[in-house]
Amino acid sequence: MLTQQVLVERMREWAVRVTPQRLAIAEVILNSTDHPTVQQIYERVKGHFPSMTLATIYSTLGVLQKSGLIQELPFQKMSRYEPNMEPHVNLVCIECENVIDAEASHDVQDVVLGLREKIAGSSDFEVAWQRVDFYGLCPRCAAAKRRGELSEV
Amino acid sequence: MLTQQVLVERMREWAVRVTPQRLAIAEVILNSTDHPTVQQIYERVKGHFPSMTLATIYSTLGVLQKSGLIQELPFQKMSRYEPNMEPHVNLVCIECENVIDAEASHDVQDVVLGLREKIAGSSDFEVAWQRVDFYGLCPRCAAAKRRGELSEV
DNA sequence: TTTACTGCAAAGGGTTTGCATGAGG
DNA sequence: CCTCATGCAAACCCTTTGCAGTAAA
Repeated sequence: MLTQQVLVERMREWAVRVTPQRLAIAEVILNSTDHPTVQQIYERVKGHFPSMTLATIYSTLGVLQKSGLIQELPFQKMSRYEPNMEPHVNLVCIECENVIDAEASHDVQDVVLGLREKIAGSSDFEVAWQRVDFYGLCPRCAAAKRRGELSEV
Repeated sequence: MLTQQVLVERMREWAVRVTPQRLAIAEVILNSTDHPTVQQIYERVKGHFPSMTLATIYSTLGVLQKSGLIQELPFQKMSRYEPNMEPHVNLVCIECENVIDAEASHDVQDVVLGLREKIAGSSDFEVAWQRVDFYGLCPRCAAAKRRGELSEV
């Protein structure tokens, strides 16, 4: 969780203006753990800025992404936004479509970093960031499926 | 690279009809290594089926995905399609937007599989498949950037 | 013969863009 | 003050859907 001060500094580095709207949007994302969609961000900010439109959200998301503060995660229907720039694993439930970070162990982080170094060592590809998604059933949906409550695919 | 016979068997398992169009589309993807977009698949098939439309491509892609033969990789602008269902790493160039598989070493595959087991062991999440993307500059674009040919971002 | 696929056209919807107004530096 | 951001509306374009004709089994 980033303080507002750090936020302002990072935005100033990119020569972008620090507006109340941008701060509100940034705080919503950076304090989230559910990888919100644009719509969800919109709903969470609307309380403070009733006149804000999606165009402002999209614009701000672009700024935050270029600043390296967040990562866009495109999915089939729409994008979600990831505030956790550390190497980690996302668990994507293919049933309820929730997305959470896998239990943050240093192990996992080290493994992903190790993968990066392995790739860097065996090719000339310069890795800047990564996205690791595991798709499957969350505990809740897996249990429901066992009980036959879900459509069998 | 899958033989046509295996392809037919897999499709029959899903009780879908094996049409010449589907076979052509499947062969294009399964023999590709550049993670083609729908447009690229369309262009590569059009020679054999001039009357084919994108609707048929999309329909077939859905069938192949449900059959577990390919994986859709959503990106910001559009999706690409991945014929390699083994655990591996995709290298995504943020400059030229090419996507290639990282050098296929058993090491990398084992590491990704190890990650899966680690996640499975520490949570009740049932992993079905995964997507591992490393974003950065491919050797060609990295060199161009060093020569100052690319816009400094 | 029956069922499902192809091809065509139109609709859908997340995201982007253009522009006038308004606010940050 | 000047430049850039916001908000509104319209455009964009990838993708999905509906339907009539056609081909697989």
